[in-house]
Amino acid sequence: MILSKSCEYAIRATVYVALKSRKNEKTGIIEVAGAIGSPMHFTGKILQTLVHKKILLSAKGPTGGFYVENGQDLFLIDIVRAIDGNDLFTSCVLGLEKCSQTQPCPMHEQVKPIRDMLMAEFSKKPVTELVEEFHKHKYFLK
Amino acid sequence: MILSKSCEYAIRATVYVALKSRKNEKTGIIEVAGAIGSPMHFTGKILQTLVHKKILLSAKGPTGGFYVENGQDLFLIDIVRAIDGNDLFTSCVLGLEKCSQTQPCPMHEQVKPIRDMLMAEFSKKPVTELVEEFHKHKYFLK
DNA sequence: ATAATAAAAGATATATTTGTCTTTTATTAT
DNA sequence: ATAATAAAAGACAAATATATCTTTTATTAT
Repeated sequence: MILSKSCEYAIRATVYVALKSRKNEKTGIIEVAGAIGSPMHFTGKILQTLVHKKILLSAKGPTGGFYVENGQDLFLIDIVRAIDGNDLFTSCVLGLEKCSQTQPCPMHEQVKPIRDMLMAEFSKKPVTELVEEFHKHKYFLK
Repeated sequence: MILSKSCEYAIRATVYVALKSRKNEKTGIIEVAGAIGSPMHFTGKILQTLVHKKILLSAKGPTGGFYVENGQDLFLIDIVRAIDGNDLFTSCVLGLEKCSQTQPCPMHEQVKPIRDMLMAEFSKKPVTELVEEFHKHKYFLK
């Protein structure tokens, strides 16, 4: 697995929330979980985390729900870092504590460019683009 | 994490076993765990699995231990598949069940070439090369 | 044959991730 | 003010991954 299940849910949930936000609608846990096919309460926890990490905004009470600031540029890398941290892009592929550029593990040189590319792809992918592609190509979220 | 901890141990353990095999020596659980800095009993389980999957050979009793057939060409991908399976290279990065070439998820096109490259690197890396590099460059296994 | 050795196997324990349920808090509309 | 709504928070449960310990089985050397 490249991303944790939590992180997969987080990305899909954020895209759905952004989707609704573009129509100036807030959306709730039940709706999000239904839309992306994830366990409801668990999704609630993840959304909560995303709010803490400033990826999403939320409002309590009637007319409340989750939403994104429509102007902000939000990239997939932000969500990945918020949920899984940065380890995917930095920690040694063979699990060696002291692996580094100066003291590389046997796979370091082979893997570094690949994970850099992965980071680049997540970094240059705005959530808005996923939203647009969702509409254009009938992408699905579950 | 790209690979599970078990898989990291498995690769490092296999390299160490191959290292000893080149000197026609068998090695035991305690020695392997010491050499790669892994929990002993857990390492035993992993070595056991590697034997089942024909990655390693083993012999019981005095003078016994783990070893590799010196002629066989064994690649890192074989170890990865034996322990973690093939999901790393195939399962959808956003966790969508039906994601495929014909019905791709929003990240499919971006991620596919990257994971193909990763698979290629593991596929073309023989364990013997890690052994040689270990000797040449003073690579470490823990 | 016997004792010693080392892997195999099985049972159990701990940690982490994933998932569920209940209670509390804040907000809105009436 | 009150009731309804929805997120926040906390406690709990299940599943999986990681780790440990004990017993069994096969092999070797004596």
